[in-house]
Amino acid sequence: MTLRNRCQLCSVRDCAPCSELTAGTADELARIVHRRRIPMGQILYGGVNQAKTFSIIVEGVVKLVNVQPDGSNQIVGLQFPSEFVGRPFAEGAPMVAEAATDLEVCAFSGSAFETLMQTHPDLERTIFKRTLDDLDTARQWMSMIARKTAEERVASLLMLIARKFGGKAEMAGLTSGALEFNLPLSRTEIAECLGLRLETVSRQFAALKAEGIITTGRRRGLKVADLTALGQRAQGLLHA
Amino acid sequence: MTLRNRCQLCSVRDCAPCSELTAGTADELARIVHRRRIPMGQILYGGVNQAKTFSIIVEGVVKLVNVQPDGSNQIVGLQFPSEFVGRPFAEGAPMVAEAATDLEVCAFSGSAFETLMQTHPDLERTIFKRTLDDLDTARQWMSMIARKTAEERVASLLMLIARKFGGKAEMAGLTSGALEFNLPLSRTEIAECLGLRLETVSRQFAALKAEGIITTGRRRGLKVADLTALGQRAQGLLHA
DNA sequence: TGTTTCGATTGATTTCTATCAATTTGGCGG
DNA sequence: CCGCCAAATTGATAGAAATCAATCGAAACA
Repeated sequence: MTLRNRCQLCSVRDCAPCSELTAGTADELARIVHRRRIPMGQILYGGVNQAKTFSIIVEGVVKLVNVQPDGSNQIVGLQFPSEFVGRPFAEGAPMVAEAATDLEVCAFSGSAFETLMQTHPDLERTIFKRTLDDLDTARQWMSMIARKTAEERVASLLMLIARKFGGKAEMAGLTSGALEFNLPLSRTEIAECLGLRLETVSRQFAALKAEGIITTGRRRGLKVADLTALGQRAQGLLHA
Repeated sequence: MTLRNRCQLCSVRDCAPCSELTAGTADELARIVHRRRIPMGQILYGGVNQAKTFSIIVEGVVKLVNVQPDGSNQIVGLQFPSEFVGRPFAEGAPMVAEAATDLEVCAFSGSAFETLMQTHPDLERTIFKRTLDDLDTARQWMSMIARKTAEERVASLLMLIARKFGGKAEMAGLTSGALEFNLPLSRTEIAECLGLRLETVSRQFAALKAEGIITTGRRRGLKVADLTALGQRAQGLLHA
């Protein structure tokens, strides 16, 4: 029986943790994992008296939200399938992780997972590496928000989502062809990601539609007709 | 002989690593540490064919710079005395760490330090926790840049620097009194931190001076006359 | 099928910051 | 001491996005 079959984490294609973990650690993880379905809007961690939990996303998108004193929300990160959600060693987390869509996750109780990290250095190392990647990502986002125009920001986010959600084959080259998918975020959430107002986001969508680069379907449907052009508008791709 | 005396890291007041490390690990660290003086402008890591090194800052400030394709720079982080500078497990780091002032650091060769992390889980745990803190910090900065006005951003950065550099006693309460120090950054660098142009930063300084909240001395001198008012302009303090 | 509602779109206008363009200031070397 | 150079300041203007204000459209419901 392969690692893939023993560990529930590995139901996700390209599930990084398992490939880096020893068989023993994967066994231990499988013992404490709980597969969960989580509805859109539910808080995964943060907020008030929330029990600490860690998750690996199997399906869906999680948004990390920073609630400002004035009541406005800033989305400071998005987590996609196979990614880790949680804040180890935190007394009170400054951010809130919320299901942006309905989710399917592998969930671990905070205490069990942290104990396992203590005793299994390979697990801690894996989460550490992911945290370093998240840090790089956060800093690139910061650069984008600080320096890019509204058009470049919207195009950048659409490219990012297209890479995560778009058809697998079409995206291999990442530079051409068309593809279609559903946006995991509302206009308001997109604005909260990019440091823009929703009206501005809407206008940028309109501009991209007018240029024939995208078409919006009903609900949250989006078709990218010209991936190359969208990439050019983005002025550089985001790492995650 | 106390830990404080054995480990060169601990010459910095409140040096977190040592207080969290076992005596054995601190010994090992002391064995591979090199105290260094580094002139302003020198690259600590990143850039082209740079040997990987890790450092703990004893004196001075390090800026983490993201060089954009268009040539502009975005400063995505500042590191102050006692903080860790380095990017473990990176093939090629996307950021460049540069001495914003003349520095005094405890330096470790990349290979020696990473080996030590492998064999001493308490060291890895310590650096992991710092990375998580850096991630929280980066995300708060992102929120600030995305949502605050130019005045709020400048005031926020000045408050942050004041907390790090200002007189120790005066800052205890953090809310009142006056204090004086030298800015570790030029106007251009402040602009690069905040996602603004240097002219805008200069105008915000002028406005704060006109209101009697600050006075600028010669060179990079700054005197904060009304810390309370500066804090109000900042609309919420930055965590780091 | 009509109505309600929430999200999205579009329009008009204002505000803030970037941009372009001189000056001014302070530090440094001759 | 003077002049040069880099950094900082100040001014005038343009431009991008925010803001204010309707309107539209699709899904949900009676």
